[in-house]
Amino acid sequence: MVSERGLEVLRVIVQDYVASREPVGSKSIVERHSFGVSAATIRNDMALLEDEELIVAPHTSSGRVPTDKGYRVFVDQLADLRPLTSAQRQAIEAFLGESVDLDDVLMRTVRLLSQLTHQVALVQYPSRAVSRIRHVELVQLSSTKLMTVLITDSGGVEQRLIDISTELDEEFLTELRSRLNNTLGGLNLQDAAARLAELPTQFAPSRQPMIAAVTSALAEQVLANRHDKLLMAGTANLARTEEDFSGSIFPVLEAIEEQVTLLRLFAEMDVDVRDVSARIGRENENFALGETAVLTSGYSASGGSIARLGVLGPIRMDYPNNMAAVRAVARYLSRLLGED
Amino acid sequence: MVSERGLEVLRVIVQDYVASREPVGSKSIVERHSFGVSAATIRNDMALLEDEELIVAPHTSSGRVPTDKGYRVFVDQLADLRPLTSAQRQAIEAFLGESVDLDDVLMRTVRLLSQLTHQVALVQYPSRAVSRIRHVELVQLSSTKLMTVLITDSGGVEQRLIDISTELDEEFLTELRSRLNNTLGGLNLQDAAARLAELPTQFAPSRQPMIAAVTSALAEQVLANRHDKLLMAGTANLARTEEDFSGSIFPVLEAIEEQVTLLRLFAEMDVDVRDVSARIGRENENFALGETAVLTSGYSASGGSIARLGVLGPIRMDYPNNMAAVRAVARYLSRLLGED
DNA sequence: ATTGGCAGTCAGTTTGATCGAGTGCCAGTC
DNA sequence: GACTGGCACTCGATCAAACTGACTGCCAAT
Repeated sequence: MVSERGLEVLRVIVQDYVASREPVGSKSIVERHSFGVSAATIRNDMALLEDEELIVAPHTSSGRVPTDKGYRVFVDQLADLRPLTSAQRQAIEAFLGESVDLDDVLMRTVRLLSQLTHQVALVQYPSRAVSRIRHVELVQLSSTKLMTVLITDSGGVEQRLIDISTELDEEFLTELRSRLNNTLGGLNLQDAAARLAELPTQFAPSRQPMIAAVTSALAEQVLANRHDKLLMAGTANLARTEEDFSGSIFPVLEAIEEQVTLLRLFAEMDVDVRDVSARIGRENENFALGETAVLTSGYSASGGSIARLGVLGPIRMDYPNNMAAVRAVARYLSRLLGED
Repeated sequence: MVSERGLEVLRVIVQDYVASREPVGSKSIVERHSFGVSAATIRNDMALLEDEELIVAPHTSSGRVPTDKGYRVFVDQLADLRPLTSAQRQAIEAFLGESVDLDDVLMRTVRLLSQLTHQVALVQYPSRAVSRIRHVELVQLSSTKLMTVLITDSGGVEQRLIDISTELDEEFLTELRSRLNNTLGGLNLQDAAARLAELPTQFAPSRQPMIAAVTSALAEQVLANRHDKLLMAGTANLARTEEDFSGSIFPVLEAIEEQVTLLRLFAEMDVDVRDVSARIGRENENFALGETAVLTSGYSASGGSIARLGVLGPIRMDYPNNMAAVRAVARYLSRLLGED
């Protein structure tokens, strides 16, 4: 079994390796840290850590490097994250304070997070599932083109174009608009979808194809979940830490550009508003991200819906700092978007 | 002076170098292309091309590589772009055909373009400068938070959050809403801004601070130009062609993530709807993109406004193919968004 | 349980020799 | 005057051999 000191040794191996990217040897450990024992003793501890597969030696005669499992144990031991520096806190306040709308808040958030961590930052849009319809607007773009705009009380706005085969007249449009608003206003999205299905039958048969086109567009909009959208910033940081990826960063960039992958990964992770969860290395193998680590936390937006944010980077990253940053930003964002 | 055959030699040097990334020697030229002269003759031509600084030899005894100037001459000689293959044309049709709104069209466009060229693709949002206000909506999010939504007849939708110091009552909101729509509906954005400035004075003094908050938010929205927004796709392709960048791709990724840089670059380039313009290598030096080439074309959106799209990649890229793709996509997009 | 010492291993670096692609130039040919 | 064949020369790339130094594992001693 690994001793108390053994875990301490693991800790400094992770620390030093993250800082230097050099395999860490027993000698340099006793030099840089005051363990009060000799290098030979550290070697014995390291042999045990290697038995447990927490560290490995890249070649017969070299220092040790943490394994995925080693990072995992290291991270799980980080019970108490040290809080951010006051400068960092101020940066958060200053950066997010003066946002003008949801898109803007999230955009600023993702940029901020990538700056704080020097990694790729990710922010998922909050779900609209629980929000209510505030207003529906129909905008005529041409004689046969119509745009539907859906506004929800949580501040979401979404539009869609539709082609209408028949000519439109302004008068009828006005009627339809007020009819839609009367019917749908205040409903949550589930109920609205149901009502939309009934609507066409209430109009004259000649109008029905057109009404059907409008309502089906709206129904799609209502059901399309914005949850499946995310913002990203700081991809350049991947290039900065390129040496930490075995081949090229190409597969990683490719995987994160394919947002679907990330959304599935997000979906699999714990969503804890209080805490940060981590997936390290091979744990992400199914997502073509076996050489990356992902740190996420949940944040709560209006209506009690919960979405995720986090960072992605090489396995060799500064976990304490990055986890603290993710947690702090998630909390601040919850406060900003939560209930108010 | 460079002879006719000299230019032909330049052409094959660019072609072969782009294909192989190997400096091209006189011998391999006579082997792969039927010039009907000997290698020594080609060498003489190459010496002239070198005098003109169209090619250089990386080291004393190696083949030649095109200079930025060489690529420039090569590109300028590409008078007639060969059209896309029919498979490519079909891909465009299929990909863009079934889009649901402006955001969607542009998103699909940028992805398509990056797939066709295997480079980073860029699409600028069309300007709203000439569009008219279709509808203004005020959405109350909490007792002191309000969202303004601006809908234009070109299909643009934009929202903004504002904090109101005083309590809001629904009744007054309704009045303000209809007042705003009556005043602004149908106006173009310039005129609307002027009207907004007058509006607060028409209300009771007690209301004025709040009205002022709303109108100034709207005025900002009206004047904020969506022209300053662009979409990007295919950044992973930079990693694929990494060897073409002297150091790392980090500075390039950084520069393109800073969209402002690209927008300034776009602004400097010719905006020709018929044709594709190129900036190669050092021509982009001011933008920290001295190791990249940028190909752009203009496309026309509704209301006659013109925006740009294009690709960015290493200088060593397949110009004929990429220029043809940029042109084809720009034309298709013009047709899709143009006048209808 | 810890330590000092020692032999063994192996990646990384340096050195030097060799190889070969490609050039420039020149004298000769059409 | 344009083209060609031939030759000496340059210089990056490649490879093997030798060397260095950082570490480990193990063992006998404390």
